[in-house]
Amino acid sequence: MSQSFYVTTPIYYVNDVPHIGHAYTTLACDVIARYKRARGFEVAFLTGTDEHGQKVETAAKANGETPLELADRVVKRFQGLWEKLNISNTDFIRTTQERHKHAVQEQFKAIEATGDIYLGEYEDWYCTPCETFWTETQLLDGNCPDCGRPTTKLKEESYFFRMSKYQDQLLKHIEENPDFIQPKSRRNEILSFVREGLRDLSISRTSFSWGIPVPGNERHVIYVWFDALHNYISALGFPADKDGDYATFWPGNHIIGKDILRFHAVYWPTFLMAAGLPLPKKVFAHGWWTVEGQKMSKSLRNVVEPNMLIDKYGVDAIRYFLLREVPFGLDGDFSHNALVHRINSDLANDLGNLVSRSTAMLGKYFGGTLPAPAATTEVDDNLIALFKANIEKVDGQIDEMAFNKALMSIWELISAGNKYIDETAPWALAKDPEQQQRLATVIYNLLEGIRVIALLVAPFMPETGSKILAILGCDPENTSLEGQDVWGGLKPGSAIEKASPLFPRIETE
RNA sequence: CGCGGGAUGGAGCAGCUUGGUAGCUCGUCGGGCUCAUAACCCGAAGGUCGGAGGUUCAAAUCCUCCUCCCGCAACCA
Repeated sequence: MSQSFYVTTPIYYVNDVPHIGHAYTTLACDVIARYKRARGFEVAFLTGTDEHGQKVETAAKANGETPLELADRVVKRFQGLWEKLNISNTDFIRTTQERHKHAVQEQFKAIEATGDIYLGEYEDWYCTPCETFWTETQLLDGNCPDCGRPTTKLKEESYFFRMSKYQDQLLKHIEENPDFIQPKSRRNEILSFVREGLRDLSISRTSFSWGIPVPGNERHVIYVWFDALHNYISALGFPADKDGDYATFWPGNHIIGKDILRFHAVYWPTFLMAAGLPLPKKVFAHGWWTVEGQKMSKSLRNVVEPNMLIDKYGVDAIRYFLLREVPFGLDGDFSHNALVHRINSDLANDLGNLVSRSTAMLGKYFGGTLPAPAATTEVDDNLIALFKANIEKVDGQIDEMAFNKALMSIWELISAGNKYIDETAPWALAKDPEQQQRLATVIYNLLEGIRVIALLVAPFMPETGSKILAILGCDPENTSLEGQDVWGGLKPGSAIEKASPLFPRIETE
């Protein structure tokens, strides 16, 4: 029986155009999902869309369509992008789906039955033109922080979740599970936030209607986060089919942007506690991208459109860049120069060129037929040992979601391959008929190393991984690491042609 | 004094927990090779570690104070 692994993206709000940030989160999940599959895990990988809420309702009205029509339209954009990015999600949930609505209402009822949801009054500052409530601290000189107009104190009937009750329990859980919230800096933020005290949370609204109705009181719709967060289990069939995917995959791992950490590290766990369900294994909050040193914003018109990037540079180059450039968890900058530099030096010069020169030598010295290796020497043994060591490193780094470190470990192997060529100087061996055996060994090791590199690179760059395997005469569909990450997988006698450049250099003026 | 994190060669970072000749990537400069996508390999220059004081035989690493930057304080990955 294989082990299971569950990873999720947040569900993206449909009142938004997919940008580089959405792509980043989803990509990270995809890499870990592909890697775990390659390691033999049974993987569930969920993404989806959050389609309720006032903003959607308002935007739809402005467009002269129903909220669902708007959602249907925007969902296609997300799904189209994921396809283009080679995302291997196993499910796609929409909060407007019946399975989700049912789960949310059942959860609401279950928690209400324990007494942890109660009807009360919500009192805050209301901006009439914006139809939005603000807390005291959000106001700017008593005015609406959005439009600057005056606000009035208003009361609204609301259901509350007794979040305060779970403060100590949550604190204890975070303290006892150092890996629960990552990275550490974010964990500290949440710890201090929880220590300052949790208030009960308003979890219903009466000011708009585009949402899931509160069971038994249709005047209220359920607050977007109580609604949205439950997607992680509603997609697994909870509560209708508790013995199916839910039993197999929950608890899972959430990868999110740092802006929504609190909802995932505080609200969501306390909801689960109230319902008596297990907490997520891990919540990892990654950083944000700036663009050419500037904050990404609609007004600056610098929102990076992933579709365009993929068309221009290729999907694997973008996948590589996003995960290599910046440590996962920290903020980073997306710049054209940095992207081109990564493509040229890492992908074209290091990886692509290694494949070119190695396959070229096989063609030149052995007519394209892979020779059998003879006895190894110290250089060979060192190379093989480094592969073994770094394969292990990558495994740990993926578990830590240190994608950039994992890529560095893989690139150490690529560099080692290039250095190996320099040290063994096959062109010199080729001139000496006495050295045929030695030359055969060197060429074999080189190509064998490339085979392993292809497997390691495949979760990050699926197309490239398969392409290299195809060049080597291996099954391009089989990127499993289990049993294949050991030295000696290539069969002598295979026909391997000189590869055309995997990543053409991008010439800049 | 709200809480927390930073300040290290041109850029981006590691080291500081367990004090003892300052390290990595990129860039720059020089050399080597010729199998390869003018790619690859090797070497060098460049910092005394934000500032002041203290502890110590010895501090980037520990303590005190100061300056500056950043994150969090209820809904845009």
